[in-house]
Amino acid sequence: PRKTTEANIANFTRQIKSLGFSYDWSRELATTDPDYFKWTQWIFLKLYNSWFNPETNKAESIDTLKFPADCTTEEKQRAYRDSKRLAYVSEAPVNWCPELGTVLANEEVIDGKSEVGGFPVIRKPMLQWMLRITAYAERLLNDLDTIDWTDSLKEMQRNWIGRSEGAEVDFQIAGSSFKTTVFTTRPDTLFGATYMVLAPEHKLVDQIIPSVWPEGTPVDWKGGTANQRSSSIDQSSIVANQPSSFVAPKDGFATPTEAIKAYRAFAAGKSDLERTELAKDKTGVFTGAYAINPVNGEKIPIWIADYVLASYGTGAIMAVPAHDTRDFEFAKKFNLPVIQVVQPTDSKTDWQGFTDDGVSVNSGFITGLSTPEAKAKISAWLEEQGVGEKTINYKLRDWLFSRQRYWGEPFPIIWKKDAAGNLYHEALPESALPVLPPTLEDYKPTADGQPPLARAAGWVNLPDGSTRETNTMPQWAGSCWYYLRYLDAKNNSAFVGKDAENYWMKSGGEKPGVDLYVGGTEHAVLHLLYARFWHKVLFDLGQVSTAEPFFKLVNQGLILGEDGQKMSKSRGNVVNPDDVLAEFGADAFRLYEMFMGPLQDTKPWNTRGVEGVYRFLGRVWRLFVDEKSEVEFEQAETTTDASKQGELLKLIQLSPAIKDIAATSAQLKTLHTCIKKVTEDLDGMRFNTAISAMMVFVNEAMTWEVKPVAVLREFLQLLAPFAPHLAEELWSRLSTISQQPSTSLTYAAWPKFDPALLVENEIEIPVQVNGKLRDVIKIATTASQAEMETAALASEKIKAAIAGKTVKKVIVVPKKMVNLVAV
RNA sequence: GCCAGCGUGGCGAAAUGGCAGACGCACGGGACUUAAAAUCCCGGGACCUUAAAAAGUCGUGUGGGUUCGAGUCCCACCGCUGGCACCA
Repeated sequence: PRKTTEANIANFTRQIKSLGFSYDWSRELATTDPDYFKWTQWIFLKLYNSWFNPETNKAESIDTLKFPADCTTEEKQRAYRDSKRLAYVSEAPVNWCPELGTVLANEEVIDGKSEVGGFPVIRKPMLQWMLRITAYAERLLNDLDTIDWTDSLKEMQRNWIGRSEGAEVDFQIAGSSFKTTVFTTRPDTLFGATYMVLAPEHKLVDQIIPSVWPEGTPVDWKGGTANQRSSSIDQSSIVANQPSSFVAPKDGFATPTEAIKAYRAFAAGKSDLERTELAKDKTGVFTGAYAINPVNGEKIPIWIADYVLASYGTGAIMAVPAHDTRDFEFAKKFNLPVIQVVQPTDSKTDWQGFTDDGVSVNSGFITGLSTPEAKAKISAWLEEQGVGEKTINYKLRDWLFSRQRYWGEPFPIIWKKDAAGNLYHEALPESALPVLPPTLEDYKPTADGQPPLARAAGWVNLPDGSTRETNTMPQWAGSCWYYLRYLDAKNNSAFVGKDAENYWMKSGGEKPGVDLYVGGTEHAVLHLLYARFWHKVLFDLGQVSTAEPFFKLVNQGLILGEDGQKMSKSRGNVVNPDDVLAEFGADAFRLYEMFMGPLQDTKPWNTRGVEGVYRFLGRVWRLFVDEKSEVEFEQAETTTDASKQGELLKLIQLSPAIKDIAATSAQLKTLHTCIKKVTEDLDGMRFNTAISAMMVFVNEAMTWEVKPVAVLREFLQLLAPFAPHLAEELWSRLSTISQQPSTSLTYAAWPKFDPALLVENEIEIPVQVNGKLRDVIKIATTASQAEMETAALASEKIKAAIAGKTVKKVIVVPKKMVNLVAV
């Protein structure tokens, strides 16, 4: 992997340099370099040694965490700390991708497939490292308002974080001491809850089964006993309506316990992909238990169904089929009662499946209230009664941070055994950094998820009997903070020096952070979310001085293949920059990419378009160079004899039309119009229109018999950011004529435009009759409104257009237009 | 299904509510050339009329609205792109 990476870096570096980009190479870094990832590991230690204090809403050192009274033993205290750390270990079902041989973060799974490669992902319980990004959900959401990103990108992050306000409501389980809590965004519909659904994995299922169906009392599933059976539940339909992959016995299950077991197995075995595909078809089984609705004491049946997710809210819901689409589908399928509790304000709308706000009905003390009022009143009531409270839920999950890869930063963590023989983890000291990976012959992933590093026994086992963590960090770790390292790339004593950090990150004043970050939207909920999270932790710990890493972010559009499709090897529509450069040169390549259209737009590549800008660069060349001497140039281009080539190139003469004389006012106007446009367009990153302005200038300048050198010099400065090679070459040639020093164009100050030179004496303005263009008249710029009106009425065409009509009204926009309203 | 964004010539695209199509590509005609390439000049939304033009009509996804005036603002719909998706 190191060899491949180094070869790739060399190739990219060569390509970037061949394009003539002005990077500061003294700040170059590689996330794979131990001098760099030492600090990645160092930041991990910061995360490991911190906890999120909900009272201060900030990360703090783990040392500030106070132990609860019952944490008396060392083991208990360690376990308590470990449960609060920002980096923690969790044994839970994770996204396992067999093809890649590694686990993946939620953000890396798209439609049940891996983001890289598109391979199937399944759920598998594994011991993995997690980062507590959920603690930052609120700040990650709120601080989006402080940064200058596109709305669509902010919206993607908002959706991913997925904040929703609602209430938690406690339900007592009938005939037992158990209770469970559901989360709902619609507490106002509580009176319409006709059943409850638990996620198949829900803990309560294990508790209520033995309580409702005591061991050793087999019950006929289809019959049940009177108090366990709901007349509204058609047991036979339960069996009949299961999907084919959930095989139920023909006569139903002998006991509900069996049915529940079978259903849980069925739900657990589904891959993410299957879950998505089967999403339309509701499945579930009745547990036999009932819950008591706290608002009216009604007994409602408890079901388990996989449309309720264990990982969101409380893993349990109150189902209100009348006003929730999913509950409605489920209730229809299993013949569960549907009770209306919300009346649409629009009388034409059917209340069945109505999920919007309306007015509460059949709802006791909240009947007649509008939905927001009803929510507020019932929430207050629930809190008063001690059976519920307002809460906020987020869709965001903690970040699965470990991978089963050889090529990743090793965790600075070792495992030890306590007195009872239980394993626990411990951080290595900062002095142990960087933790280097061992050299391995076989670094490939394993089929069972065992990390490749586990093969290096000599590396894993330490003399004191402890063992090293063998998982590695994901590729995001290194990219989470690289922008900070750019500020101080060679610092050996800190991840970034305080002064450097302050100087660069605060240089924007009111716009703190990276001034401008250009990148694709594919990182919306990956890199851009992770980096914000790390940055906020570093901010809380006093390591950086801004709350956000990237102040302004611009998404460049994707360049599609010539066929309008995404470039891909399989389609054979990939454009290799090396080929374009070989044929047209770096300047044409750069110019074309900027000329294609707005930076943010997705647009197809068109080689003909490259030829177009190449031709433009040719025109620029001929604007400066004597056309007769071009013969020499062509010969020089084709000759292979280097010394002869040099001689021929020397013969190329500047155009005799270029003279060191004062420019006419028309020439200055042409130049300054161009300076204004290019300057403003560069600021707004409208490169396409800036280039078109330069084309207009060149088209005009080509017609000049005498070309003042000062005008051409300034034009070259405008061209330089776009086509630096050609601009610099012509700039140095011009120095033979003008008295200006021949220093590099790079150091010349950007030209300023003079508004006084752009003033027009006479302008053409359109004259409309009833909004339709009828004539264009020339008029002095200083003309008054009355003069404009008079001039418009004097036009023969206008006279003809209003003949036989009465002019009712005249609209005059100074320096813009005249419109006559005539009837 | 939900959220966001976008619909302008044959194509990439311009256009603070004020001359729609700048600039470029493709195309047509001409000059130069023995010829071609390169280069230079001219033309160019559609329709109607014409030998040619002028003039005229229509035209920014569709239908409505606001306005003296709409590609631009508002409402509804259609289509495309991106994102999310059983998140209670």
